[in-house]
Amino acid sequence: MEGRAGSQDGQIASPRRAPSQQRSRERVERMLAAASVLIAEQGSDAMRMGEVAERAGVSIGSLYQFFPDKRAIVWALAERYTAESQACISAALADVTDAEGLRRAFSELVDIYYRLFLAEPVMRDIWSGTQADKALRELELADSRANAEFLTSVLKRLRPAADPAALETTAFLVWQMGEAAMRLAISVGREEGDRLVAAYKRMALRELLAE
Amino acid sequence: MEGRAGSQDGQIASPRRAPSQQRSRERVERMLAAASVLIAEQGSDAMRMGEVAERAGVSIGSLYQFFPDKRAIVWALAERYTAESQACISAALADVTDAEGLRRAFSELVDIYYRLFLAEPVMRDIWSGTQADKALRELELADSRANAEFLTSVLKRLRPAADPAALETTAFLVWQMGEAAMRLAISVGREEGDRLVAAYKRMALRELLAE
DNA sequence: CTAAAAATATGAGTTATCCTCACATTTGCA
DNA sequence: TGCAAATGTGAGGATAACTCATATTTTTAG
Repeated sequence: MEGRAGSQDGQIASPRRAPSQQRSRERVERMLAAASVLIAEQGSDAMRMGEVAERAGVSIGSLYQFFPDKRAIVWALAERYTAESQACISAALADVTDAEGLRRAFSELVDIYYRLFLAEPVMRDIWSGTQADKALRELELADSRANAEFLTSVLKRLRPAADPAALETTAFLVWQMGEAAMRLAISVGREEGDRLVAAYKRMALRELLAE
Repeated sequence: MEGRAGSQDGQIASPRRAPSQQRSRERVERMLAAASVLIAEQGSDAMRMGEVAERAGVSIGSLYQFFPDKRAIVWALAERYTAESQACISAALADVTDAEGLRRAFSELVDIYYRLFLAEPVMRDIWSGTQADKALRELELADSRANAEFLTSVLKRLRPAADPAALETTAFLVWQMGEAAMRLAISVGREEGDRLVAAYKRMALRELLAE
């Protein structure tokens, strides 16, 4: 699908060159901001590198000075979202000590995530396209594992007698199911989406609090 | 990402012209077979229209005689898989009358699906890329709804007192979670994948047989 | 059987887009 | 001040999807 020889291998695509001067750091910010706007408007697939450059007020060459390819831009934005959300999740689950606390915290977390997905077209687009891009898929997987770990530690606290490996699997699965439920919920109508999210919440909590 | 102006609108992309003669029907089959091989080898994204034509022994022009664009080829293959699997699912759930029967049938269904995903690189690739392509996403959604309906009718039989709308939501969600679980399971190692599928099975059955 | 019409086949050429690269400019620093 | 490193530029190379004018085969009508 690329114009050039396909760099299909899904490498992490680190910046070709890290911006070290003030000037270039500002320009990179402008590039990301421009990409963000364009993704929100038309989706990352329809985003054109030329447009990103134009909107950021830089040349195409500058774009490629800091991003090895188009996917790297999307990846950079995705990484920011994950970093932000991980902090939020960690905080929400940190001081859960009993079943009722988990129920409350988890329920709230799901709501926050759902609202975020509904409100942020960029996030929505990126995580929708996740499956097509290997690097993004891996980022999401790593993010999901990290988030699941917060859940795991809560579960270990609540059910010290249970098999830790089983709890890890449960937490990871529940978390991934949550992300899938979000994607589903935003791709159907608002009303059905709400119902699906509510159903997921019940299902997940039933599993997390089982036994 | 396309070479040409992006036809991003996700229309259903029906054949530009349905093959009406024996000759052309055979050629279309060859095109699909060639595409199937190439997708299995390198993924649908890396599949080149020129290669498909060459491998099928037809010209590029002929390819576009019957498929309006590249996505239409993938879509045609996807449609076949869904038609096949729907028949299988319908049969497996048709004569479930009690909880134990549902447990058995559902468990077997999940195993079959999982094996299918593991064994069929084409299916794997297509459903992985599903999120990126609107037409495919819609096909999968429709397929999922249809399959969920089989589950719904079983649930209505088993729990006649329950709210039908709630059962529908549950069935749809459980089914979609299943597809997500499969995608997850095949993207991690075999061992972890097995554990995740088993965990999903438990979680889904707990939900389906609740109350 | 024949001729017109419809369906099918072809592939060189058009177009759109990603990305490179040789060269220009600015900044940090001894 | 002068040199090296970092940064900036945009015309052009490369690729792959898709078109279209034209040729061939099959079907159909008289």
